Amino acid sequence: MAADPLSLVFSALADPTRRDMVARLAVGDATVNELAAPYHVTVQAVSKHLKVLEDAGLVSRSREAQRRPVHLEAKVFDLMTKWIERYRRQAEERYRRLDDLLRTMPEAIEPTPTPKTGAQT
Amino acid sequence: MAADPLSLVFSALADPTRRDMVARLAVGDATVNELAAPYHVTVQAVSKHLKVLEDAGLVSRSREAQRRPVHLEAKVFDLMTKWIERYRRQAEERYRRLDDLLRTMPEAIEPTPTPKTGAQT
DNA sequence: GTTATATTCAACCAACGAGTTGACTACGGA
DNA sequence: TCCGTAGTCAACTCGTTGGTTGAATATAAC
Repeated sequence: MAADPLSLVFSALADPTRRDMVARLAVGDATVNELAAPYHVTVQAVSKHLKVLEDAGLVSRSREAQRRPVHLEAKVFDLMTKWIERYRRQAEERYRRLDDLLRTMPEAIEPTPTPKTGAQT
Repeated sequence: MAADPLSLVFSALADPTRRDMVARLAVGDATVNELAAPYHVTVQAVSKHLKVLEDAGLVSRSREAQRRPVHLEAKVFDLMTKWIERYRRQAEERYRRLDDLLRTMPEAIEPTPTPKTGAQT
């Protein structure tokens, strides 16, 4: 436990059941029992899933009599999108640069004598 | 194995080492040995990580003599961002609607007699 | 043909994750 | 006060995962 935030969010959403719960919670807050209803698993299993989502910061739980309404925290999504966008943009930019390079010097496609260093340009 | 694409991508990126490799590959293609260099793990372990990334569609591997240059496939990121954006937008919209509701009828904050159905309104 | 390099495959192990059952706590209501 | 409902905690099982070592494959270099 106590992994980095990004790992927590990614692995929390790696489970289809948990993604499903997030989808359900996007519609509106729900109790543990309500969340458990659609699935064939026990309420304890759902409780565990919610703990994972909570540890990842994706949901919060308040207290309302004996119920614990679960609320989706959309902010954490930003963490992921930022990470993803960063590397996607980087990869796309690199692709564009490679494209430019190939356009200006077409002989670069020929087998280079020093492929050991990779394609860092 | 053979899980849904979204689960594969999310769980592939749930590992910090693999995210690190993606970051490295965003800079440029690399061989397995090059990718293994910064880490204290064996090259076999890195090979396994690459298989996970490949199964998720995040990287592709070509053949170049005895080397297998690894290339980042940025397209798959879209799958994730689409999923994330969908529910983030949904949650934000719900929040806005709830905000409107509370503005128009402030007595809605009072304990309602039917909290069982949640806040789907 | 043999050797060195790059990578993967196979078998194994420890740790983890998702599920279970059973016992427990916390309320609200009769 | 006792019962029913909502939820969590603890202990256990079982499959998966990340790591290892050792052998195998593919190719280049000698």
